[in-house]
Amino acid sequence: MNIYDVSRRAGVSIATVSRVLNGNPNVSEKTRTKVLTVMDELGYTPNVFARGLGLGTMKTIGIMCSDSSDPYLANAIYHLERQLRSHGYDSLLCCTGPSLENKRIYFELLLSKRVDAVILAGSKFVELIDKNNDYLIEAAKEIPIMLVNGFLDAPGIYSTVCNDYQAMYGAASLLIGSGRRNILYLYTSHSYSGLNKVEGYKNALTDHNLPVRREYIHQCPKDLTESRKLLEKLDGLGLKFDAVMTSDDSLAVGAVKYAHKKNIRLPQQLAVIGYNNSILSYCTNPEISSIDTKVEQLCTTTVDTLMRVFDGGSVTAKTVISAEFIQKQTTNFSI
Amino acid sequence: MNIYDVSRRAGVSIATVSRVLNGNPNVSEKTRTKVLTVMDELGYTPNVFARGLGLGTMKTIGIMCSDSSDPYLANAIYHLERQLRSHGYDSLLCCTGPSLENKRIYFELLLSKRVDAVILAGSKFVELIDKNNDYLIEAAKEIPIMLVNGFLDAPGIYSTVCNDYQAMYGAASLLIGSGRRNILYLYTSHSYSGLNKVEGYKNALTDHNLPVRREYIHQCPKDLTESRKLLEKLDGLGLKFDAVMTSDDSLAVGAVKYAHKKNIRLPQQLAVIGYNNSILSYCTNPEISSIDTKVEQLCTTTVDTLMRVFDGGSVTAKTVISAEFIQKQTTNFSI
DNA sequence: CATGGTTCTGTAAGCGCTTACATTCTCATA
DNA sequence: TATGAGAATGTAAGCGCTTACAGAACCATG
Repeated sequence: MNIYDVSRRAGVSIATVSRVLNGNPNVSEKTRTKVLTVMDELGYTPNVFARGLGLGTMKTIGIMCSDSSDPYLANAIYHLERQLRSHGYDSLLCCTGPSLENKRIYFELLLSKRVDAVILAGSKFVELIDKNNDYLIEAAKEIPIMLVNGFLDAPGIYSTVCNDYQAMYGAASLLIGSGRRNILYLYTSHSYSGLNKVEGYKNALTDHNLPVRREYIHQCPKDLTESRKLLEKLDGLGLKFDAVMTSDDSLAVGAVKYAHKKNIRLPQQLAVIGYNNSILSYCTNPEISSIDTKVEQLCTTTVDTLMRVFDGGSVTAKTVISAEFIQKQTTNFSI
Repeated sequence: MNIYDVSRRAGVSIATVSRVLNGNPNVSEKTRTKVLTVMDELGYTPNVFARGLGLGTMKTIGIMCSDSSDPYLANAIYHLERQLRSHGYDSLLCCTGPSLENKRIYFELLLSKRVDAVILAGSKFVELIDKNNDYLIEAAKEIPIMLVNGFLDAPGIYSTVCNDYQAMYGAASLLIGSGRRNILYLYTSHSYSGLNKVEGYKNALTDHNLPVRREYIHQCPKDLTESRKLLEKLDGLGLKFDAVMTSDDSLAVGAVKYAHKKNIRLPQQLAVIGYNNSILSYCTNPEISSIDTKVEQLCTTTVDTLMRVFDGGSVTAKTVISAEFIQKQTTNFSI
C-alpha cells in the first residue's frame, strides 16, 4: 500500500496526501480530515525509504561510543536515546570497542547512513578528536557533531562537558582540609575529562602548598581487581598514602577492596573518592563518596543543543555542566 | 554525487555500477576493477535511502529494551550491536522505559521504520508477549521477531533463553546441601525468566522435602536499598533465614548490606546468591556468588539464529543457553 | 564461416515519496 | 457581475538506486 492508494480512496491527488503527511498548512481542514481518516482506515504507514530519498533525511542520529556496557556510558546512551526520541529522532547505535581503527571506520560508516548528526558519547574519542581530527572537522561541515565529555573547537562541532577540573579540585581540597597529606590519584586514561581531572587534583595540592609527586599518580585499567592489586603493590613498595582519588568508581571499588584485605579502616586510615557516582559506589561497605557528573543533564543538554542547531538558532559551542560531590561514608570523617 | 557520475567516468552504464555495488557476479573482472577505482577516486558512497527504496531494506535491526542502563541489558545491547554489525547490520535502539503503553507504541514505530527484524531484549516484555500479543504475532508474519529471555510460540518468533529453572534449582540445592533450611527468595518481577527462576527454587525445596513457604518469597524493587530494607523488615517480624537467593544481583547487594548493618557474618550466618553475575556481585565484601547467565553467548546465539532465518535455513524456535554458577565468597562454606 | 550458448552490458521502468509550478477554486471588493 | 488576490489542489519531474529484459560481444563447435 502506498500514497496512491490513499489518494485514490480519499479522492485527492498524491500531492495533497503528501502535504497532509508533512503538515503543510495549505490543505483545507475538510480535506485533511478526510485524508487522515482514510489513512487510518487503510492502516497506511509512509515508506521511510521513499521519504528519506525525497527529504534527504530520515530523522536518525548516530550515537557512537566505545563500550555501551560501561555503566556510565550505558546510562548516557539511555538518556540520549529517550531524549532524542522525545524529539522524534531515532538512534542508530554504534559501539566501536577499544580499537582506535574502528572508531574512524565506524564514524565513516555512520556518515554513509546519512544520519542527521553524530553524537560521540564518552571521552574515549580523544585520539580521534585530538589527532587526525581532519575528517571530524570535515564531517562537521555537513552535519552537526556533538561531543559528550569531549571538546574540539571547530565549526559544526558542539560540546557538552562536565566541570571535571573544579570537581576534582574541590574533592582534593576537601581531603586536604580534613588533614590528608598523601593523596594517591588513580586514573584510567588521559582522555579529555581525564586531563582536566588530574589538573584539578594537582592544582589543589599546589594551592595548598603540597608537593605534586609523580609516585602518587598512577594509571590503572578500569577494573576492580587491577586497582586493588596496584594499591597492594604501591603499599608493598613502602609508599604511604592516607587517601585515594580516582577518575572512575570502579577504581575506587578496588581501593575499598584493598582496604578490606589489609584491614585498613575507612575512612579513618584511608579516605576514598570515586568518580561518576555510579551504582558501584553504592555497593561497597562503606559506600564510596563520589562525584555525580549529572549524566542525565549532560544528555538532555546535548540533545537540546542539537535541536537548537537544527532549528538554526544561536548555539554556544561548549556547555559546561556542574558536577556535584556526593558525600558518603569513605570520606565521612565525623564518624 | 551519484551513480551516474560514477557510470559516466567509468564509461559504463549505471546498471553495471549497481551490479558492482551489489556484488553481482555478471561483471567482468576488468569492468569491476575499473568501476571500483572510479568509486574510490570520487569518494562515492551509495545513497542508503535510494538503496532502501530499491531493495526494500536498509539492513537495520531494531533493538527494543526497557532500560538500557540496567547493567544486564547494557551488556546485552553491547553484544547484540557488535554482533549485528559484524554481519553488516545496523542497530536501531529503542528504550521504552517502564511504561507498558510505550512498549506497544514503540514497537509499531520500529516496524514503521522498516527494520529487517526486531529483537526484544530482556524479560520485561512479558505483558507484551503473554497478553495482547496479537500484534507481535501479526508482525512476525512480516519480519523475524527475536526474543532474548522470553518465549512465545508463534511462527516467525524465535527465542534464546537461559536455563533459569535449572540454574536456580541447582543453586538452591547447593544451599540445601550445605545445611541451609530457611532460604529466602527475593525477586524483582514475574517476567518470563522470573517465573522459571522461582519454580526452580520451589522445586528444589520440594525435592529435598522442605516446605515451600509463602513468607519466604518476596517481591522487591530492583534496588540496593529497597532489598536491604525489606530484609530488615522481615527480620524485624521475626522471620528466621539462613540464606537469601535473588533474581538479580542488585537485590543480593542489598542482602549483603543488610548483613553488614546487622553484623551478620557472611556466609556463616547468612548465605547470599545473586543472579546475572554482574559487576555488582564483585563490588561487595565478601563478593557475591552469582549465576552467570552468559549474556554474550545469549546475544551471539540470537544474532546467529537471526542470520540463519535470513538465509532461509532451518531454525529452531527456541534455543537454551546454560547458565553457570559462579562460586564466590557468600556461599564459600569452607572458610 | 555460420551457429548457438554464454557472458557481459545497456535500456528503461519502476520503488514511494516530495515539491516546484501550474491550475482551479473561493470570495471579498469594485 | 466582473475581477483579482489568495487559498487549495493537481500535474509531473525528480530523488538515486535496483533489476527485468533486451541486446551485444565472445567463443567453442560442427
